Amino acid sequence: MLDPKRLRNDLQGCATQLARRGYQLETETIESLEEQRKQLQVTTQELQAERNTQSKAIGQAKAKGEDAAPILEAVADLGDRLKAAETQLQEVQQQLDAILLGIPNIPQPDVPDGRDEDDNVEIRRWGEPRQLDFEPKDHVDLGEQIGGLDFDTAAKLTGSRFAVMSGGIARLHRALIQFMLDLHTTEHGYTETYVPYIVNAESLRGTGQLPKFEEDLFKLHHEQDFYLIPTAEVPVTNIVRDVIIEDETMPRKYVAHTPCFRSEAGSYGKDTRGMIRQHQFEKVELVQVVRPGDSLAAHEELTGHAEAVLQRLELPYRVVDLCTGDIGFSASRTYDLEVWLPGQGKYREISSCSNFEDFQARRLRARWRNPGTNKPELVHTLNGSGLAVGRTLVAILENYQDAGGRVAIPAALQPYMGGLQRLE
RNA sequence: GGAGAGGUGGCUGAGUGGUCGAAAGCGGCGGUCUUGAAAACCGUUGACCGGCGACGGUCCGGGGGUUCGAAUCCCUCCCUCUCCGCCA
Repeated sequence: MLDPKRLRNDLQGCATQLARRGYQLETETIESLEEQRKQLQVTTQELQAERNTQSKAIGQAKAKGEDAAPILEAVADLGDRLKAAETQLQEVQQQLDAILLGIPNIPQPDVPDGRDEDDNVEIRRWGEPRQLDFEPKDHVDLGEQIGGLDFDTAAKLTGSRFAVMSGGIARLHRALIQFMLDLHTTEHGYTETYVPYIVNAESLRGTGQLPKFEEDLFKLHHEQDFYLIPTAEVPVTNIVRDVIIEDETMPRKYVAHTPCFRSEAGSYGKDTRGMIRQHQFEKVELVQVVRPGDSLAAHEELTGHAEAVLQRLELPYRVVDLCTGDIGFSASRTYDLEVWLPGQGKYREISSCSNFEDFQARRLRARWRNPGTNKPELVHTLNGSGLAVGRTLVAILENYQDAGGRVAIPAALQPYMGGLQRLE
């Protein structure tokens, strides 16, 4: 959520900033609602003040044993008038809130302008795609040859966009998770965290998935509004919801491995082959909660932590600065990490590292007590995949294949595979 | 699943219709004293909204209701704890 004060004081400025990302702010509607809100709030508060003083007077009169009847008569209709004003105020406030919750974050000034992913800007590359003297297979064919990657069985068990893994591939998948968690906890200073895979609506509102993106989520049949998490970002970031964090425990750095569940509504026909786009996938997620002044540096640092995984695995990748038209709803800036996939002959997203500044924190009421002023201030939140495990598995299969369709195990993973050097 | 007890400020905990945003203690902050520290003593100490400000308003788990007036009464939901049953 944007700062309502900023929106009020600089509506046109906000509209201009938001237009960069293709969002049209309904300035007239907001202005008119805001005006109504102000009036109604003043009226309501005046009536409340009157009720308070009169009620106090009644209390005092009764305490002294005086007759309170005249005052009671004077305030007879006050309750009704107050209720009417409160109801109107509430209605206007709700309309205003609904609009406010639907406004995306303002991009940072140096985010490149653009309409869609074609306007994203590559900022660096790491590693060279291997020169192959044979026609590379994609991970589906490799999986079939090695055995242990089975989409047909998954379709029988559930439906499309699921996978069954077994044997060496299943182990490699698990090894990746262990490797990533170990790297981030022992070398990057993150605290390993285990969280629920089911969250309530309030948590999803806090990180920005609700109310706007409900169709992307799996909702449970349950008395309460429960959803499967689309990313660990939701439960992990919500750890600090409604919390005032003491300075000594800042910054907070969490790493969590969870499955992620996405309905992929609206992506029919996209990435239908293989395990690039699944309804269920594993991810190791990095989340940082930092002091408001520190988020730009933290964003670079966190992106570097995600890159370190690819570097250890010796997978060629590039870093892309998402343009204003492509960054997510809650983000002020996002770097995507794209890994080289020989089976597709292109770079594909494997991690997305975002700075949300105070956008999520405001929804979460996540604050930090500034030792300088001793006052609570909104924190800044960030997160990034470190990494998407399924896609990392795909990248290893495709980048480490040989002419015979066998797959070497990256050196960094061999300790996690009992010393095994290749899948065949 | 059955029975019961609770949810109050950073923490413990009092308050069961009227100057209660809320006693007291702890903790925090400032001060006196001290070479310094401790102890003792004194003072101070919640968040949010509107307003340049004076100030006004809201908040005692969430929501709704009764009342001139609710932390206190009623309804409902959520959460925690204890006992029994079941269970990875």
